[in-house]
Amino acid sequence: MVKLESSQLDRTFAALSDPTRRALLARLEGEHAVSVSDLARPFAMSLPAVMKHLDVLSDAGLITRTKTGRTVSCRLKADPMEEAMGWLARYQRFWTQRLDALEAMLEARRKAPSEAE
Amino acid sequence: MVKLESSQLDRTFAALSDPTRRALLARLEGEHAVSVSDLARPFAMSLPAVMKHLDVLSDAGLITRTKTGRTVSCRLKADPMEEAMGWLARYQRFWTQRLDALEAMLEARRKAPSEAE
DNA sequence: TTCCAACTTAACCATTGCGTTAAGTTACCT
DNA sequence: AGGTAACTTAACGCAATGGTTAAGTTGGAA
Repeated sequence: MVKLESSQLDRTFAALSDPTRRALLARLEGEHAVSVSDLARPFAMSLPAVMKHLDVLSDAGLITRTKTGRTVSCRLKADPMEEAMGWLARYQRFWTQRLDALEAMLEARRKAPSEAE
Repeated sequence: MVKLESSQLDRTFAALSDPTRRALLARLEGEHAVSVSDLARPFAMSLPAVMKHLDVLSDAGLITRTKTGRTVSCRLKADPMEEAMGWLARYQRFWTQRLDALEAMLEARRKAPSEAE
């Protein structure tokens, strides 16, 4: 019972499920290109541990790594997130409808100061 | 080295990383309330296996289960996805420059309701 | 050429994840 | 009361995840 392949969506969501990896992505969002050591420095874990996280992010296509000399530059490649967001978008009505309803209620309340509360 | 807690975002993304669970959510998106057996029927896996997936979805707050008699009704509770989508939205500029891209995407999706995964 | 810095790889370990089968509950129907 | 349907729980197997330490490689500086 071996898992041979997992879809892009699987890998994207799985990659995003770890806070360390989300922090790495957040860092790369602000800084465009960061070396592996610089990425690892803020974390209270070993360099190999961070490397594994970077591997996961690479496999999910969320970062690219380019080696120049002995340092490796990582940069964000957010494209797979688009698919993830597209998947989520389908469910948006389940919370926006509620927000719309709330907004409408507030609006009504504002116009007709009420007996409620 | 014990994992004490995981954030809501962790649990949401982890729950979404499995195709079976995404299919379950997709089913619940269309059907509002479905019994455990009905949910399990289409899948080529045992009922306990599906139950575990439902447990994960419950823990992530993505479904609720209410027992009436001997049957358990599951229904979608998409709220946690809002946070996930909010997290992803930050990276949107990396795949498109247009500010209303999401809206366009949603519009397209609304017009062409798509296949479940 | 020698040394150190920046990774990388390997080996290991504990926990979690995802499936199984088998047995146990509980509620409805005759 | 007995049987079956609808879960639920338990016990297991195996792969993947997320961390460790230790050793290996390779490029730049002295």
